[in-house]
Amino acid sequence: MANIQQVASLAGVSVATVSRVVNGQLTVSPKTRIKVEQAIKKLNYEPSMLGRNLRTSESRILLVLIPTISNPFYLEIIRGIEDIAISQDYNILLCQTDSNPERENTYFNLVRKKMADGIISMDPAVNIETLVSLSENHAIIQCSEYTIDSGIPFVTIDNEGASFRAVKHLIKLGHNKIALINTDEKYLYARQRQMGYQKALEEHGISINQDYIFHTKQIGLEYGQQAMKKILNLEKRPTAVFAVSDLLAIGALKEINSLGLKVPNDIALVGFDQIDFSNMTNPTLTTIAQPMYKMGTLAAKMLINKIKGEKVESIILDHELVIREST
Amino acid sequence: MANIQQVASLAGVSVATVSRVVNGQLTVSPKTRIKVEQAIKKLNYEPSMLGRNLRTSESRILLVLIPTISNPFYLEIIRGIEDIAISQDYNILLCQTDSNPERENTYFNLVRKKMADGIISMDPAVNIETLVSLSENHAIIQCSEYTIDSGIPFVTIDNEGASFRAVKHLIKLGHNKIALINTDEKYLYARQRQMGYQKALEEHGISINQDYIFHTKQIGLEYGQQAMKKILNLEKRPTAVFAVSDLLAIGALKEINSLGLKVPNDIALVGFDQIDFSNMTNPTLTTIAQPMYKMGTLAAKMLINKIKGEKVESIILDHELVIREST
DNA sequence: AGCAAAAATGTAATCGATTACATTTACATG
DNA sequence: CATGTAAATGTAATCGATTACATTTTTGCT
Repeated sequence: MANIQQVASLAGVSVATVSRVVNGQLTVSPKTRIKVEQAIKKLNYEPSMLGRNLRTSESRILLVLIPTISNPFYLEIIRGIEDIAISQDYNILLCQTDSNPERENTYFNLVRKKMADGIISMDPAVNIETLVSLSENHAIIQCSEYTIDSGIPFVTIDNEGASFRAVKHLIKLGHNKIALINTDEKYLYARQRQMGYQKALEEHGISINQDYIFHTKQIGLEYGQQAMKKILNLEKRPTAVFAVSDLLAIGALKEINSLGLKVPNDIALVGFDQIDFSNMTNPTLTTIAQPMYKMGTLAAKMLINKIKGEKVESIILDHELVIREST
Repeated sequence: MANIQQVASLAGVSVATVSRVVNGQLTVSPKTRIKVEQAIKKLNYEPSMLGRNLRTSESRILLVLIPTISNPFYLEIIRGIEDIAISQDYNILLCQTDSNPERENTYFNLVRKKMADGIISMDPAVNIETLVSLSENHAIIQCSEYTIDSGIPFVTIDNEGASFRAVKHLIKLGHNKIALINTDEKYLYARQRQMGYQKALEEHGISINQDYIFHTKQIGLEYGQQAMKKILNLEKRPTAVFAVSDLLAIGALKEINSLGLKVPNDIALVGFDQIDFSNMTNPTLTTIAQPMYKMGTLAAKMLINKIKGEKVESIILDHELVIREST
């Protein structure tokens, strides 16, 4: 592995000139440029990012914090982040925290130790105090899950509005016994989606039955299944279920199907996120679509601007209700 | 952000001593150790990996090349890689090539430019010539998809044997019109799985019908659906289908279901990979289970050993046939 | 040709750590 | 108390680039 010195001496120029050629600066005469390029080719020289990174005090790496990669909701967001990152010569370090504070801290350390230039956090379970204090010295953006008045810019959707719309859709179909499969209320999105659910019911004069509201520990197929099991055991069985995630809804659907009940005739079902699989179930799932790819690109752009020291505004994106066979 | 010099001068020692304290070397007297630790705390010092990385000529980053993150098959493998990597102070850069050679080259450049210490390639579509030539100067492991006689160590399963077993299972159930949904034969795993399919048929005196063999461009739900559409239009409709990926099988199942046919009575179905969703479908999917997590941990260990300059042997892991409702 | 301005190139400091080697300090022993 | 050895600490080179500033070369013009 050749270094810049060797290229310089082979080409008979100084390291500064080699550096200029490598970085495409125009103040190099065509003759020397060619000499240098030949030397580079001959030595198979590749500039080391290690040297450059130390000198420029940047790592060109972005941290992306997600709870788990196994929720397909994140896939398109990540794709969006990645496309922008690569186009601007950044790379992304995908970090699954698995709601493990220790693991989270390992990742935070990367930014403290300058191994990463900034963070996009999508983890609802993130330690927000640490995140805020990190944000004093480092570029940080929240994506999807956010924190009000934290000073950390975010990009998200109107969770309450989306949820309101989903439940209203069920009400319009004639349902008034509507269950909610929610996650832990310590997460903002969970509270917001529950608020949307409640507002929709209230607006139509349906009283809120606490027995119809279920909380899962996490998002996952099996959690949806378990929650549905409980719902089906209720005395006054609901005729519709709104799950705050497609994964929960698909788990719920599994449970309904395996008991021989029919969706939507016996029970209607609405999910959230429009993951690919939501269109493969039998029946296909009515769900809320979020502009995931766009969310990712925006988050990445915001982060890169923040790294550059620019001011960054938070963004709330539109959502859409996708009506399919399950309602 | 303090650096090591500032810590040294505040503690009244040399940078060497600070470095020793930071790296936990034992040749520092308790008194000075305490002085240094106090200075570190007071200045909120975090050692910069940029400096260290340049000095030690390593990035402590491992590249993980996958075709796309949207196949859940990779999830557990990645988890395995990640766990080992983190335990050894490495981080992983997850790279989706999307079968895009340009993107792939961007990632290869990271290792050329010393931004990454090694590569675990799981991409069947990887440019193997480039990979082999890179492997002369860099640590590389192939995982799942591999290349015979390339000199690149790999960890994988016996694809032909697994496929053989899956098809034999169908034959034992009485099927003799068995279709195969395969991917492009340019991939080794595709050829191996097809070979297993053919051998199983031959062993039972069932002649191979080329009309029953379908090739999809990629792995994906919609590709499985399309292939199944063709299968259902065959004159002599098969009574069983073996898909070389659960994603393909789930897509196929969707198509079967939406035509009102019943699995397994009208058509039996076997997948490959045992992804989580394969247990959520109606009916649940018979499939081949690979030890994905283990595969990931092994790949990571092999790569790290390779980086250290040790000799590394390839590994072939066991698989399992998981019989569920679809057969 | 002579000269000022512009263009090209070079010199050397710098980023922040690690570490071989040199030097100093502490301690035990006769 | 002198001395040898071990322990602790310091000095300074080094990793491989970038870049401000200095210097040299080229260009254009009279």
